[in-house]
Amino acid sequence: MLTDQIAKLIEQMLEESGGALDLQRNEMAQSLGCVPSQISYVITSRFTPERGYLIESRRGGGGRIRIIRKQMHKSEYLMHFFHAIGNKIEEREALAYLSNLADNDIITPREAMIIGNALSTAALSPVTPDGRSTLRAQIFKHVLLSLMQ
Amino acid sequence: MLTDQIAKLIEQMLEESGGALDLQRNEMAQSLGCVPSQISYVITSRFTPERGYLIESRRGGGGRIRIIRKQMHKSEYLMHFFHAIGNKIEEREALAYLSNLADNDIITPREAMIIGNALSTAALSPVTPDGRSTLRAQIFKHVLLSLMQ
DNA sequence: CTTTCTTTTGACTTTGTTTGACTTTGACTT
DNA sequence: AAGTCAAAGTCAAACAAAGTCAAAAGAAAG
Repeated sequence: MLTDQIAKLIEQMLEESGGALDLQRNEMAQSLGCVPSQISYVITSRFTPERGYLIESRRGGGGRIRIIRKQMHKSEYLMHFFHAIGNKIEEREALAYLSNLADNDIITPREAMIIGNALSTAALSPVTPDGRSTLRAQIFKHVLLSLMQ
Repeated sequence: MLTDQIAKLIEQMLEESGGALDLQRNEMAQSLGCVPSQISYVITSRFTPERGYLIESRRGGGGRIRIIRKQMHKSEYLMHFFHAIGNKIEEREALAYLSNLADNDIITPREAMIIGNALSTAALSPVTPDGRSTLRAQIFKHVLLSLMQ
């Protein structure tokens, strides 16, 4: 059944993206050889709030549909980053992670900015360059943990 | 999407300029390879008063568009804490400051939580107890600065 | 084999974006 | 002061998505 295929595909994409993804309805419909409203149907019938999903969308040129797996799974997404950090991280990389988190609505842009500043080389300047990336990783991980609850 | 690119660019410029910037519509349009009215569109659809922006402009030769991020009166308040911190601060004291900031709606409770975790002894554990309070003060001040703009 | 529920399809609507022609305004020349 | 030119403003048309809804088709249940 088409619906199941599409649902499976979306779930897989959610898995890969760690719980939040953007898709384009027309594009997806085309690549699956179905009518666009089929995608809408799958989303409204399977990815409902009751099942723990959150849908946002925007129409018009360059529109998109954003699917976010909520609650339990939000922490999965954070955990993904938690592991990716390792025990050292550079400022640039940390900033990239933060904008990813903000893009996926796990944190607000302002929160990303705050955390980015807390992790900045300037803020951590009292520490030797060597210890800095370790410290940055440590702080970052603590912040992510605090966001998981 | 073009609109998003332009909005992002303007936000970035605002960030760099500290909340107020002048731009030239034609010039910007040219450098982005779009039509000038596209810039107008972005400004009227995204940088509205409701979202906290103020627009002024002038036509004619050497014209410009000025975008100002309405800034609240909060920077004085932040500055107060900035000075209060000094160059060392203990965790307990930092948490008190944070709840004060949250109570006065300068930051959200969640932001207070995030910052509190970034400043926690646990997060700063790689540093010796002595250096820790200095580092904590440093990070805290950087975060406050980032909130002032 | 009929009724009911789910899926599939497509026509139509709504929202958001892009473009360009035309208008208004301001600064600078003459 | 009048004229010219280089901006920005306005507005509507064309375009590009996603949303809605109902009818047709298919599956499942009885």
